[in-house]
Amino acid sequence: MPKIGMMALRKDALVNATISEIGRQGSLDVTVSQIARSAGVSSALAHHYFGSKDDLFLAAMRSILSEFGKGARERLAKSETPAARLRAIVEANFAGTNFRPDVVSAWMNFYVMAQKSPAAQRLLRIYQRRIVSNLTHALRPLCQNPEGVALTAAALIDGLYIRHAVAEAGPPDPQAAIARVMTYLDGVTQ
Amino acid sequence: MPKIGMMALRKDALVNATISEIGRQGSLDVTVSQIARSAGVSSALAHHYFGSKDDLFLAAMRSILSEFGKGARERLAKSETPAARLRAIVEANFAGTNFRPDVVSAWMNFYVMAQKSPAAQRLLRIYQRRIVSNLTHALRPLCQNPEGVALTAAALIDGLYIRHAVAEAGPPDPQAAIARVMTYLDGVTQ
Amino acid sequence: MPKIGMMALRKDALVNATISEIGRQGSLDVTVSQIARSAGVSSALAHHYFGSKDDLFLAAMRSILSEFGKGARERLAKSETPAARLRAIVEANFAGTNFRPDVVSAWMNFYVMAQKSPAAQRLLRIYQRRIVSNLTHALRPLCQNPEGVALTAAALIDGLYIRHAVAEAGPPDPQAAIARVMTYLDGVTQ
Amino acid sequence: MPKIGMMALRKDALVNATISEIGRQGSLDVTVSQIARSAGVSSALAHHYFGSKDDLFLAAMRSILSEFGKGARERLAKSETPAARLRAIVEANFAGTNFRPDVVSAWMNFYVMAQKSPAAQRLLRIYQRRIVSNLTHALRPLCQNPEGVALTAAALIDGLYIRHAVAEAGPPDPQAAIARVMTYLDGVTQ
DNA sequence: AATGAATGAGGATTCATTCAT
DNA sequence: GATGAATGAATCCTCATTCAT
Repeated sequence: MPKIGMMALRKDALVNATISEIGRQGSLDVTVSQIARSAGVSSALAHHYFGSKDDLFLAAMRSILSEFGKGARERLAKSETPAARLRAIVEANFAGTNFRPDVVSAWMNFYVMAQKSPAAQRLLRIYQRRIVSNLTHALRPLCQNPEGVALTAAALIDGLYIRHAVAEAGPPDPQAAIARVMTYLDGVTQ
Repeated sequence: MPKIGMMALRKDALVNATISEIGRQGSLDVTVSQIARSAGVSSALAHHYFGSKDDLFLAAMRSILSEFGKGARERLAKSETPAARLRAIVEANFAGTNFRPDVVSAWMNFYVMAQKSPAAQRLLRIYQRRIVSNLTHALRPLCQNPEGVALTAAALIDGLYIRHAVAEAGPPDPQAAIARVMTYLDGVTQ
Repeated sequence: MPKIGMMALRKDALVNATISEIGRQGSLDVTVSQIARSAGVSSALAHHYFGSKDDLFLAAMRSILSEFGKGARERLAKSETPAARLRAIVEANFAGTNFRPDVVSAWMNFYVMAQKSPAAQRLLRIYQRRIVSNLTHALRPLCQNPEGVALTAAALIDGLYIRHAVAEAGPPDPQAAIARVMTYLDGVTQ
Repeated sequence: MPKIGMMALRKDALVNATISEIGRQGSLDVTVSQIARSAGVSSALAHHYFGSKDDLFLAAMRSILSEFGKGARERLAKSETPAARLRAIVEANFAGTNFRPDVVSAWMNFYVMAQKSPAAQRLLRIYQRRIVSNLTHALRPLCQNPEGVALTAAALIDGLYIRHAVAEAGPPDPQAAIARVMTYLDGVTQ
């Protein structure tokens, strides 16, 4: 099986397995062995490629974040008016894999991880700042207090995530979440 | 001085130690020994009183929830108009010990715990339902869509908590959080 | 079985087991489990009492060193003439448990350990300095160049140890070793 | 430029890397990967050439021993009187690469290895016997008890090695070591 | 009531070794 | 000949939990 180029494949598989295992189990207390097994490799290989469990977790965070960033950029590129840009940002938060139950769950766990791990905290703050800054920028032509509205909207989005993570079962409903945020924004913009 | 009552004292000390240790460390990965040491007792006693680590965690959750509930009831009792009741509920979320950094951190961790532990999930849902129902009730005379506004406000509150938990340092600012929620509510009520 | 005062007993048993296991196996590559089993306890207990494998090793070194020191002090206390003191120091090196095969073997391994572990190195240097200083002191009235002779004698003693550690089997012969060192010393003292 | 000979080159590089890595780290706990990296090849190649880690270690021992033997033979060939032969043997022990810190350190570690590995023990005993036999031969015309003096001198040499291995830093001083042994020998020969 | 003593189970990590290419 | 890929086996260490006193 040894084949050049295996590394990128394995790393991807391990990162995805990490997200899905954390999500499935709803906790960071997943073992490297579980993750490795789910990726179809040995736990030793996970260490070989990532060095440590923490590094694997960070790689998983980066993957979620970059996935989100990519979606957001694509959506923004297609939007021409400020209002469209605003909606694009909101939609990006709940679209694609972002609102998949296991991803949301992993995401919540990374929030907790950030309280201990400086590296994780740094990643999270970059994401937080970017989303607020994107929102502020889009809101500037649309309301008096763009920063305040952006911060409220960002908190609202995070709150919907967390509520979703402990929701009373039922399938994820991205449309409802998007509608709730847009309703708020419609109320405070012209 | 009856020896009776010692048990209640010890249990309280252990529950408080649990919250503060989880908060201080920012993670559920605290050991029973740490908690017990912080409470000045042996880890064996913690098991003697609570049976298991999970049960101790649940007791800590209940303590936070009941503290919050007590504060909310007191505030509601003193409020006479719907608008005052609304503000009372919002303020209760950020007042007293509720917004103390270690309590917020512990709280966030319990959210994560709820993804694994059905008992924790149950507790959390009760709290979530109660707050939405309180808000809805207060909002009924004040706006067209009380349920929707209540759900949005509740999510906003949770989002402010989570953002606070990974905030860029700085002391907690309950007034700012309250103001942010009230600004939203002021915009959607008459 | 839990009984107060167990700790000292267990620590002693573990330290002795450490020495004998290292000696038996002739290598520092003994597992904590092996040592613990040989001491009749669980490996967890070894960590409970000593913190880490390295600390257990250091405790074993200290034990050998203090055993040696005690024997040397006793012998010196009974000696009245310089010549008697000289012989006492030499004899102390090969008497008691010091020349037991497993102890010698452990001792050699600690020499190697000292190349990596600063703490072990410190212990060893203290021993080395003390023995040279004792020898020098005893030699002062007996020869022209006490320091030089002391250093040579100390090296000779170490050399006999190391040769003994890889000896062609056969029982340890402390008398022969003592005689060899004394023959050297007799030749350079009046 | 024949490709033939590549193997010998690689094997030499690996053997030297083994010695220098063991010496640098002061412990047999070097990994095959470290050694291979230091030799600029893959760890798989080390196994390909030597079969196992132990075999690589043995090859490194043999290399040190043969290096020493070569130096000793050259020195002996140039010596004409018994006294000169005696000095030649002593000097051989501390000359050339033999007293280089990493080689001494590796050497000490091989002494320890000999306590476990029969093959290593065999190598060491051959060396020990040869040095004693060389010394005895040179001493025969010079003193009454050549065997005894040879054994003492050999032990003294080993002791100087071991003391050097844990010396208080400072550069190796072969001249001082040679002088110390010669001083002893001068005292017991005519 | 309270604890020191003790452990079984489990997890991260390391590493020699193998193998297909 | 040479290596990247991969792993099984081991080892240190942690921790919740139990129990005799």
